[in-house]
Amino acid sequence: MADKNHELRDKGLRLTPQRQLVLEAVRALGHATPEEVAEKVRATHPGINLSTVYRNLETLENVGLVQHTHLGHGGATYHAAEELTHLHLVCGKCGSVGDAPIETAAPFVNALIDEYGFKTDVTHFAIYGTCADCTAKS
Amino acid sequence: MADKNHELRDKGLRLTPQRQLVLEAVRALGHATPEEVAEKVRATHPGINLSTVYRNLETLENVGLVQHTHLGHGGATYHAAEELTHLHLVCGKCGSVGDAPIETAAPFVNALIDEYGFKTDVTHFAIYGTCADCTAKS
DNA sequence: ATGCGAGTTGCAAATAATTTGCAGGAAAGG
DNA sequence: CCTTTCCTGCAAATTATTTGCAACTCGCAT
Repeated sequence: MADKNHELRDKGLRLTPQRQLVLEAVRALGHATPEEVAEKVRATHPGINLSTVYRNLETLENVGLVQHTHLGHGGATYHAAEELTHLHLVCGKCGSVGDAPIETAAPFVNALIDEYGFKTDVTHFAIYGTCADCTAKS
Repeated sequence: MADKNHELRDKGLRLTPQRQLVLEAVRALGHATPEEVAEKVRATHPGINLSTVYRNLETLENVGLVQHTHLGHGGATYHAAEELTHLHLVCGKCGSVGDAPIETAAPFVNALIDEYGFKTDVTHFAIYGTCADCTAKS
């Protein structure tokens, strides 16, 4: 536990409270916009600046600890790298974000490689559609 | 040809030069950001205002003549509704946008319906990855 | 322990992208 | 031709994100 900080140090980054908090927030939230990360961080460190959150998300992404995907409109959302093992199913009606194992897309991904030589990263963008609940309601 | 304007009138929209030009631009461009549409329109109607483009894209989307998808970062890109019969393969390296028939995703889409009840609209978001060219170069 | 230098932070201002309020202008129908 | 309603242009307002810069502090080397 005492050494866990080294995951940042090992990447050549300084260990600042803000940076740790941003990383922890991303991990705790699963996926979140920069704003949401900031809000989460403020729970324990009220003074943190939004720019710092943006900068740290970028930095953490550069060293591979987090990644961003495009879930909804406008904004990107961030994930801890370890969490990127599932697809994001975004419902256009209710806005919920569901998960599905990445293997579900395997046949599709393989077809794109075979036919177009296109190597898909299915986690980077959301899969958009209508969730079961909203389908039932309509 | 003389009646083709009715495609707008029939939707309950007025037939303004700006609106026609926006629709034509979207069709001509295949897929484009609001900025790109505006640029295209300005070729024949220099005075058009960006807000007008935004508003018309929205209006045209409401009546189902165009649709938007999320191809790259930030911005949405618009397509003519008729064109939405393919997937968008966005290359993260070179930024190129390739197409693939929608059927390629059929097994994947079916799996999501069967297992999660999630009805996918595969055209709304891009499929992100690395294209054949960039794979070859690296 | 102490100090130095580079990486970081906070803050405010700058950008970029999109939206909105409003007054004048122009379609469609009578 | 006239009226009503919708649409457009323009400017200002928003929202999201980035950047310049001075102050600060982390981590290494004394």
